[in-house]
Order: sequence, then C-alpha cells, then structure tokens
Amino acid sequence: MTNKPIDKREAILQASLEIFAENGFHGSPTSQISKVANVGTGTIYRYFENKDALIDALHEEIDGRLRPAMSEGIDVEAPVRENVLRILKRVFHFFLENPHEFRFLEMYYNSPYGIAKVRSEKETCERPILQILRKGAERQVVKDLPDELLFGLCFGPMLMLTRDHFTGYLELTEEMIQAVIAASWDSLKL
Amino acid sequence: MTNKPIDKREAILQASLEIFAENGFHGSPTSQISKVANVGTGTIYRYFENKDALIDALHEEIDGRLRPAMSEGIDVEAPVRENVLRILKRVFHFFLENPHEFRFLEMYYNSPYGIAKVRSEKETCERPILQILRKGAERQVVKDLPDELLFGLCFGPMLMLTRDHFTGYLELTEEMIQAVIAASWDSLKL
DNA sequence: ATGAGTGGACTGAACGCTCACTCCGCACTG
DNA sequence: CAGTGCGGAGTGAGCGTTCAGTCCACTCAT
Repeated sequence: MTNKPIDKREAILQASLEIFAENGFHGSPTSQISKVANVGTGTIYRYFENKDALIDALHEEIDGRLRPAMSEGIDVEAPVRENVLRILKRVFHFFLENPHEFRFLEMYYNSPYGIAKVRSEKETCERPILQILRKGAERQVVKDLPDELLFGLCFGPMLMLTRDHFTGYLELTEEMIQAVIAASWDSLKL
Repeated sequence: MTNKPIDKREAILQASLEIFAENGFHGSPTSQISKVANVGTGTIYRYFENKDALIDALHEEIDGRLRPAMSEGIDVEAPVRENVLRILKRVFHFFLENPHEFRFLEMYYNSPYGIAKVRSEKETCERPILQILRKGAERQVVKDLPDELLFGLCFGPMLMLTRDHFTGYLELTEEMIQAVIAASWDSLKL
C-alpha cells in the first residue's frame, strides 16, 4: 500500500506480490492479502477464480514486465559479446531493483505451478538471449553447446548470487556485478 | 519404503524425504508420511518435536552425506584446476543420483527454514571448495574475487541445470555434464 | 429538481475442510 | 504384571471459499 492503486484488481495484485514474496504462497492467507489491499476478502474472488489463478495472473504480469526489460536496448548489429553483457546487466539490475518480483519468480518456478508451466510451454526457446547466443555459436565466438546449457551458464551464477544477495549471505556491489558478468561471459566464449 | 528400515526414526526420515521432494513441505501431511513410513501419526512426535524439527533433522542428515561426497578424493597436492573439476563432477553426480535429496535441499534453502539457517551459520566458508579456490587465487590461477562470487560462479550453472534436468526441461548426458564443468572452470580461471 | 427504485460491486461472517499435533488405551517385552 | 513404546481417532486452529446482505451510483417518474 505504498501508493493509491487505481482499481481493486491492481490493488490485489500489488498486495499479493508483497505478501507472497515475504511469506511464501502458503504463508499468505487471502484474509491478509485483502487487508493489505484494502478490499473485502470476497472481492478477491470477483477478480480471480481462486488463489491459484491469482498466483498465475501475478506471474503473467511480472513476466510481461521482465521480458521487455531484458530485450530492450539490444542492437542486432552489435557484436555478440556486447549484447550478452548488456542483457546480463539488464536482468541483474531488474532483479536487484525488484526484490519482490525476484522472490516471487523464484518461488513460482520452484512450485508445482511453475513446474507445470515450464513443462507445458517450452516457449522459453524464443527468448532473445538464445538467438544471440546461437548466432555467437555460428560465428565461432561462443561455445557450440545445447541452448539449455548456454542458458544455464549465462544465468546460473547471476540467479544464485542474486538470491544470496537478498537472503543476506552477501551484499552485491556494482563492481561485483561487473565481475560476475565478465566471468559468465568467459564461460560462454570459445 | 524401498528397503526395511532398521528403526522408526530412520523410516520416518526416509519417507519424509520422498514425500517432501515430490509434494513440497505443505503438500506433505504428517498423516501421509506416517503411512509411507509404516508408523502411527503420533510416533513421528516421539522422535521429532514437530514438523519443523523433522525438516531440520532431514536437512542435517542430507548435509552430512553431501559434505563427504564432495570432499572425498581431494588431493591437497594436486593442481587447483584438477581439484575444482573433481569436486564439481562429484557434486553433479551426487545430485543426479539423489534426486530427492536435490529437490529437498532446493526447497529447504528457498524456504524460511533454510534462509534463517544460512543467515545464522555462515559456516559455509569452511567448505573445502573455497579453500581450494582461495589457493588458486593466491597462485594467480583463479580470479581474485570474493569467496561468495567464486562459489556462485562455480555452482550456479550446475544447480540451475540440475533443476532443469529434474523438471524435465532438458536431459543431461555425461557429455553435457563435462561441457558444463569445463565452462564453469573457464569462468573461474584467470 | 427531487426522491423512490434498481442493479450490481463489494463486504466479511460463516462454512466446511484439512492439517499439525495430542492423548489415552493397547500390545508387547522381560 | 509392570513398564515402555506405539497407534490412530480425536481436537481445534486456520485456511480457502461462499453468499446473504449492504451500499451507492445512477435512472427516471413526478
């Protein structure tokens, strides 16, 4: 409840994100969500079929904000290395500036909801980062490995360190972020 | 319930691991655990103060098996690179051969239980991998970065890809594992 | 301009259900 | 037959979900 939400649906999504990120799906009763959103408990069910649908809608909404944040600023003509570094930096900062979104996505993809989602979709393949990496492999700048491996090498360290950052295990500085990005590129390049 | 457990405590731990890994902490009622363990519901509370204590004990038990599996076979005199590759390979295989343990640990460290644990302990610092990496940094073989970053670079891709493997997003082969380990080393080395 | 009438968005107490946990009688051992 | 370890029906707290009732913006007859 940081600023006045325009409509109730928005208020519910905003409150949910906050509470889910801090207490997990099962630690966030609808009663609490409705209280934070300043609506009646029943109102949640006017906008979402049930709690699961609310969670899915929230995922959809966050994903819709993350995707453009990633791809924005890519230059198709620029060298592969430059594009990879740029995307990594963008995603890193998106998550560091949006802790709730990060925690939510982590929880989502670790729960039955997200696992089912990933299994059914597989549409992750069209993510721009993979097109860039594939181009790098063709040009013999990047290791010629399966898409999924390149993806893991690229984002694995970032995701792990971002999590550690939010759990308080370490405190990331701009310098450290740069070092991680550079090192991740070292693991990708031929 | 694969083989006859010696005592009830063991049976409960074994059943818990199986059910937690497959259904998550909240999807695993004590009634189901007791059924799989072939004990009464009340018996669980003879061995563990409550469900949280059971989860913590299970974590303790798994951690106790993972640690030696990691450090076993390290040669203090061997080159840094060789030791790092060896540890990575060991951990990779430990998780691939113990899916339940992997899923459990992932869930544990993503839940309030594990986060509190990590925050309070910090004893991860004495893990052998870090001593090896530190030695590598001194000898100018490995990048001179904070321990936590080296740790993230080393294990981030492995953890992410292992998860993807178990969720069915990809199927890891021995060849792919080797490639990931080699690439991870590239990100660590100077 | 006014006020009675109306529809539907909203509310939150109540419902039914699930779950962690308890407790007392039972069975087995020595 | 005493004592110890165990079982599982029972308990109550807390959850997601519902629905009867409230409220208010708007219409329209007067």
